[in-house]
Amino acid sequence: MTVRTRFAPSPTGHLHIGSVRTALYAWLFARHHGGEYVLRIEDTDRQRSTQAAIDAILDGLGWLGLDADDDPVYQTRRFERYGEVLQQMLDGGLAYRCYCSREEIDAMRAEAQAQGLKPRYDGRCRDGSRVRDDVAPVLRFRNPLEGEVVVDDLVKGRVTFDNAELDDLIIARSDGSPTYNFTVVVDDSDMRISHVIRGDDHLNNTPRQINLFRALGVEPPAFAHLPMIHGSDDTKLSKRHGSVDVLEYRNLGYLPEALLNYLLRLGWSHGDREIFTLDEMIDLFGLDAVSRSAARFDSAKLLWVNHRHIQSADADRLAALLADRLRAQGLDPAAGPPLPVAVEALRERSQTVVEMAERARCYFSEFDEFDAKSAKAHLRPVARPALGAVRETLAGLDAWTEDSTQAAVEAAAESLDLKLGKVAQPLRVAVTGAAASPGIGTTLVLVGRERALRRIDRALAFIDARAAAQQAVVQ
RNA sequence: GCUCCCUUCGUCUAGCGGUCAGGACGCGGCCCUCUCAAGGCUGAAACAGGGGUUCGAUUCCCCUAGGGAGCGCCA
Repeated sequence: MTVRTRFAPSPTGHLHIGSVRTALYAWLFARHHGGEYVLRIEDTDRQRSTQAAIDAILDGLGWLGLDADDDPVYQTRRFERYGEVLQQMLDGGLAYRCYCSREEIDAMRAEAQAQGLKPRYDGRCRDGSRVRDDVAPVLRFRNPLEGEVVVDDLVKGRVTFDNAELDDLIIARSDGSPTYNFTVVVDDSDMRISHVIRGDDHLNNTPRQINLFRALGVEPPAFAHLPMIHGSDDTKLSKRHGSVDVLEYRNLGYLPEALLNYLLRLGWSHGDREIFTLDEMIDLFGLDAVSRSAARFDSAKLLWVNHRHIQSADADRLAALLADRLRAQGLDPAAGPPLPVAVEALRERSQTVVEMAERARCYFSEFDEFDAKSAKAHLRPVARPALGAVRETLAGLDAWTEDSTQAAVEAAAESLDLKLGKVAQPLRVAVTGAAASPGIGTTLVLVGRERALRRIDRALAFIDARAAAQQAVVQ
């Protein structure tokens, strides 16, 4: 059997992080089995569906690289087909017109509730004896009255439902438009979907859909219901737990493969492994290792996974991303060291590309003033001789490389009989404005010779000014 | 209320009858060290509760509790 999976979002907002995991599993399953993965836009709710939401879905999936093997199927373009099947079901006695008013249905439900039963339609129009011409009827599916439906779910295992628990669901509204459970079945059938992989909030819909498939004479696909993702407080994952919009993660400086890696591990495992490349994900993924319980979204771990992927990502690719970030901050990517060089120096200490850009700031533009705390700790009069000495040795350098500058700083320290930190720290604050940066040699190369010497002079002047001010206070 | 699903460290999870219950994130300590990171070592931290089955249950079964989902002319 050819594996064919689908992702079927309804375009009513942004692309939710939880939906992305569902899409990822469906995509990985198809890729793993050399099958196909397709997209279906469930836009039958005209009130809430928007083009902007469709664009956000396409944009998000594109960014993540979850490519489909066919053009997206839009449900709104398939009404003719739905009408055809509806008519066929009516003709074949598989469905019937229901003339109950909403008030009647409400009363029915209330009564069932009162009896301690599940609110459901009682099938009073089933025999066709209640035809009226003053109300537009809905179409209901003639669900089997007895027996049970067994779902051999690939994640949850065997789940059994009594047909007696199911009522005759509406498959077409009074205006003739088809409803969800019906369109899903027609589409999955027409699209020849072999495996329906979706959130477990749909598990309860599955027996109805299976009945519908059978009524239509179609062998139902296999089902795999994935547990949901909850927020850190066990409630539904929402904005309070960080963003739920995937595109926001792009803005935050996450790598798509890192987000995918994190989402994959959230509900699936392969022994003790945490980090996977895209190829490894495809190679190793299987529904059998999907966990059955809901997971909580943990942004701290996502950060760590992203950090790991930043360590192994291609430098040129990161350089391009860094350039974008720099420009977004109003900086000129050409106004500093070569970007791949900056990337190599900063990737180790950056959890996101945004953080990398922040750390890179001082290599691409001037800083307004020295970080107060850093200056207070390191730009003190006692540091003046060290800073002056290291300026001398640096200025006399023929080549401005990591090794040569590093050696120069060490030489200066040695000549004054100081520990390296006594020279490197004031120097670091002088050339970067703050007390944290890559190794001093690397930092000096990143800043560049002219800029470094100029900044050291500025720091020297800063120390002198401070000394003078203190002097004035004393007198 | 009814139906269905779920339950191992704070979090993600390994475990598929016999383990000192393992790993990872986060947190603490130590080491390394020019800072920040990274890295290495290390510590605290879990089988929801109760019954069975079994020589033996985290593992299989039942019940309870807790959590989640569904019960729309939404999807």
